[in-house]
Amino acid sequence: MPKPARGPTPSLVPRPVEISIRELKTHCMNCSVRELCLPVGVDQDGMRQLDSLVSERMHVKKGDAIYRAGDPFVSLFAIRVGSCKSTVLGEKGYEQVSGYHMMGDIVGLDGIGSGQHGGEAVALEDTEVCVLPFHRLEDLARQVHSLLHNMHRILSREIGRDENVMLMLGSMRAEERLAVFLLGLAKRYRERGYSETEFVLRLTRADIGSYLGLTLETISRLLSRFQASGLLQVQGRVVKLLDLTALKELAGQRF
Amino acid sequence: MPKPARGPTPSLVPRPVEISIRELKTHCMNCSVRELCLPVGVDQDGMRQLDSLVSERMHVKKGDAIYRAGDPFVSLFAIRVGSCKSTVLGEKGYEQVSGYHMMGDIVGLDGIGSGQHGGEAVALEDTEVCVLPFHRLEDLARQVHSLLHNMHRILSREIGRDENVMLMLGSMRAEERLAVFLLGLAKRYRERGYSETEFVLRLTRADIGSYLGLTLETISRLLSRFQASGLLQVQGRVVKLLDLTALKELAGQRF
DNA sequence: GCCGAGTCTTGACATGCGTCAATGAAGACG
DNA sequence: CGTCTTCATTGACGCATGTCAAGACTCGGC
Repeated sequence: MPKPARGPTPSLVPRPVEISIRELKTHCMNCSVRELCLPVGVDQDGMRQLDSLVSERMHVKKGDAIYRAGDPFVSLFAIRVGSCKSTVLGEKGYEQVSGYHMMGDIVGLDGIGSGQHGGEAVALEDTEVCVLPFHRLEDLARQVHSLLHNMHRILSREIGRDENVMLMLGSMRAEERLAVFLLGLAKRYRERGYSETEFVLRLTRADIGSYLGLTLETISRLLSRFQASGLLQVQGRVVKLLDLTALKELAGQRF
Repeated sequence: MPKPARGPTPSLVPRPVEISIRELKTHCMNCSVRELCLPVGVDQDGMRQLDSLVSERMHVKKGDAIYRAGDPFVSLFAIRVGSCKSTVLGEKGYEQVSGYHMMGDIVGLDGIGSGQHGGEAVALEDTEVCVLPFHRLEDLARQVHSLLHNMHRILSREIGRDENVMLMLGSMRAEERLAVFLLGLAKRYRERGYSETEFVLRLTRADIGSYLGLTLETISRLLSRFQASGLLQVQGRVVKLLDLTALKELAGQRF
């Protein structure tokens, strides 16, 4: 599964002198997304142990899969830099985008129960993920209280998110869905310290459509219409939200 | 698995003398759904501890809520007998049925992450649930290996289920959705030892419609049409599936 | 055993979004 | 720098499903 690590794996126990930037960067303790990822609230000692469990960091090229449907479930993956989409597969040939994930998100959660991945995760740009062997993570979590708690929070929040998507797919009309989607992106970019009004859509129109249960043509038309009514500005994949209030209105005050 | 025992449940460990029927029945070890619930694979000792943690068993009347939107999250609930529906709430007044749960299912999972319930669970018939205080459950799970594993399996499977619903809502047409829904019910009844071809829909047409992202009229029409083409027989809420093969065909070989 | 509220069925009609198609813009790659 | 492929836009049209409405059935409660 994982690609072989490129360079020498950084040592886990802090070494006396010389610590390379690379070493610093590849530890949870120094990771820029630690506040959004597994280590939230975990103490230094726990974090060190967590670090020692991250045996490997994978570099995934744009378009490559982090895991594929049917792969045996071994590890979870934490996104360090980059982003990916996850998909579910139905047996009739259906395939649907089930999520868009960015820095700090954990992917692969669907595999725990069944022992194999039910869909795939594909990098949308060059991406780096931490590989978290699940068994060892579970073991560690039994000792580190806060880590177990975080695992449960992450699993449960995924359920909550999925249920909101269900609500969207089941009850909302096309323009509401798109508004919710855009505001959701905005919020997540804000949480990560980026502009909430100006960002790049890493998903194609087709992917967005798939995620929202619509066609790519509908997405395209809606974006044009939103632009025409001054809600936003769109140029290819670059979006600038101009009227958050109106968007929220459309989305049903959801944000 | 066994139909709800009428008479006294046969004890598993032959005990010396007098144990009341009620006592026997209200222990995980003797529960008719233990193979579908939290205790799967948990050893006797673990199960005893699990039992001692179930401080309370709630009797919920038809139409009453097990928990409501906004309730602080304290416990999970395991359904012992009966069934319920769960709903998600959107802020624009949207409400959608997000699940149908029967014996052995655990409900309330959405609350773990946020600390409060995002929707409600309403009993569809007189129902009995085991109350599982989550903090104590987490504590116990840290000691009982298999229990932690089950918790994770249950959480992950919920994610998988939700993703399949997303797939359904996003990609399938009305008749496919209904076929998938009916076959899903059939499978779950079979797993619980009931007939997979003949059962009672505990959900109203409106609830089914809400769950499937359709209107109650569409559900009604589809059921009539399925009946007309000999796929099933329907009389109010009693359904008899006549042609599983054809239904599976419709559902895309999903079962 | 009857009444009333909730549930279900069926029809007629409206419409939002999908489908098909043609063209244009933008990245990727040598 | 140009060519190829993927991605995006826009229009015309049709259909699946929603909406509205009227009436029938069912079941719990008195």
